[in-house]
Amino acid sequence: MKKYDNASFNLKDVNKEVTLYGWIAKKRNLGGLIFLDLRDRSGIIQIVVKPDMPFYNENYKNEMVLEVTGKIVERESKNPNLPTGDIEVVASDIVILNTALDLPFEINDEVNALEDTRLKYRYLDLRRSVLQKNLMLRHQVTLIARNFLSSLGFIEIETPILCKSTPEGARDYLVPSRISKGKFYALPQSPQIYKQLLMISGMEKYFQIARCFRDEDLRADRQPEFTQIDIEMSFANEEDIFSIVESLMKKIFKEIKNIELGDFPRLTYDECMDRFGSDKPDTRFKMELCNLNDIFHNTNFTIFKNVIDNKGIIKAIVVKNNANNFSRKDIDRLTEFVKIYKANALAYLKYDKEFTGSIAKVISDEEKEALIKNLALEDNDLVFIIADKEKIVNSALGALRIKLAHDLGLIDDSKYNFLWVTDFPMFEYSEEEKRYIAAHHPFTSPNLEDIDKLLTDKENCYSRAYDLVINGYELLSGSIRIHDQEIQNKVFEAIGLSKEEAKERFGFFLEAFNYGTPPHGGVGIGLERLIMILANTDNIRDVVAFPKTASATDLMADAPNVVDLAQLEILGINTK
RNA sequence: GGUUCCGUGGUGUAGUGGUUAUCACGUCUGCCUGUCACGCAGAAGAUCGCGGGUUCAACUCCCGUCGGAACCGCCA
Repeated sequence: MKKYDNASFNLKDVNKEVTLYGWIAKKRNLGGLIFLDLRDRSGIIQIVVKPDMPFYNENYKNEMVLEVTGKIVERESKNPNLPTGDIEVVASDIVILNTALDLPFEINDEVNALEDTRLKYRYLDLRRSVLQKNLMLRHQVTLIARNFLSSLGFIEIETPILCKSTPEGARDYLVPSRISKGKFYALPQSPQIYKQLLMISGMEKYFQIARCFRDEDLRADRQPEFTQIDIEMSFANEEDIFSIVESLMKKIFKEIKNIELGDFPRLTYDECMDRFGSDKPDTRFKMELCNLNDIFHNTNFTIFKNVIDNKGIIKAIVVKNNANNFSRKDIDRLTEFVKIYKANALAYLKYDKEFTGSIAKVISDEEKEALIKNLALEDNDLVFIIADKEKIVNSALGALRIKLAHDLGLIDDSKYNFLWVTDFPMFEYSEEEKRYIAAHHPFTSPNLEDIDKLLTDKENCYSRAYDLVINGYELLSGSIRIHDQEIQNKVFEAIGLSKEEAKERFGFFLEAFNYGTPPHGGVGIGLERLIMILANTDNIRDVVAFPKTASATDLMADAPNVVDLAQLEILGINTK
């Protein structure tokens, strides 16, 4: 067995006889002397091959696998850039365990190959220490979570991967049943129903490092299969759950980053949208959105007037002390940028004693005074204004806020800003389905004071759902669940799910409710996003061993693929 | 479903209508006993993703297609 980590040696180990294993990361043949960098997952150690050794004339190639026996000695010339730079191993024996073809790309930490090439040879890409470190980090975090939750009395329980399809929410991945031809299992979007059933079972505190599947389009931070640290507990309210999650995060950040996290601030969803235009705001910088409806409620500027008359909204963000850095061309580009979010236009004002900019001539002196006062404008400030439907203003200006902060370098990378977002709306209107749907999921408890409004005033119903946001990422989602059949039925009614449909989809679950369901709630923590934050990457594929591309394919294994007709026949599937 | 960008030796790139298709790394050969981005000298290696079109002429322009990336929609 391999006994040593190659990078674990230093001057204290001089004169030790060791047998090391690893891959040739680099060969330097000086003619009468060969240096080999022997890499294992811990790092690199230099091997010296002297010309009088019988194995000197071997044709050493990069990525060959070696067994090297030799003595650790102090180097004649040291390399301060290497942890093992003070020492080297003088080889007394080298066994070539395996050789390697020329590689499709070089293995080093400066990423040179494009991602599709790297994904095709993922096993080689995973030889890079950055990716190895990310996987080890992931291991550490799940281990901390397991130990922590276990120490608090949470039991890890596995729930099924072959589930019943419940087409509320994300699209399911479906698996055909061979035995019940024409029928399908669904892979779980989350273990939601099972973990709630475990609460009904009396398990009290459950967790699972759970693989989840969603057949939706991907993003830089989304994979079709991903992992949640899934937690559920009975007899708990929001404070209990927040407290456990905060302790877990504090423990993880302390052990991984040696960072003491402070208090976790909280905002309601409405306040969050109002101030940041987003339900997952990056709070590492200010530049908050400011509502200008009051200033312009009597305006003569027709565009703004029309927006207000049509129940729209006018909001601004202020870029401090930067007006002179934005050319007309820059602002045109930003106008194009907000159009992605359906905003029709981006108005701007530069302030320097007086106003210039796109709407400077069409707004009144009173309005200008009010802007200076409300936005606390100082010389060289730049104001961006979007007037449109509320949803559009928030998403466009919220996105612009993030973009400007990135472009202007306003974000302190060393910060980890957590934020609880609470009191989410209970329902949202689906344009596609022309009905209200559950904003979180249909088992989320409404706020107690909103129960009477469930059927009559859906717009103003709020729920006991919460998210934990970090640096602009939604790290987890959770809620206190409904444990009362009557309220559950009301919620189904509110989202237009008839008794029959509800019974068809969730019958077993609803039935279970009748046998003594404790109050309960929980969260699902997005493990990949947490690791991304800790590993300081914005690409989810950097923290997944074998990720899929943006079109949900595996370039290495070539999945999904066409299968034999015979296989389909067994399943009773006709692809025509 | 939509928008934008990308595709050139093994890898990463330069190349905006006529080039011997650029450079670096890697590979191969020779030389080299203290390198660590080793050095020096030389060599091989590219149907410019694929198909069609425009043109006297296409890596370059146009259309389609395939693959990749980011984003919008979507993601209870």
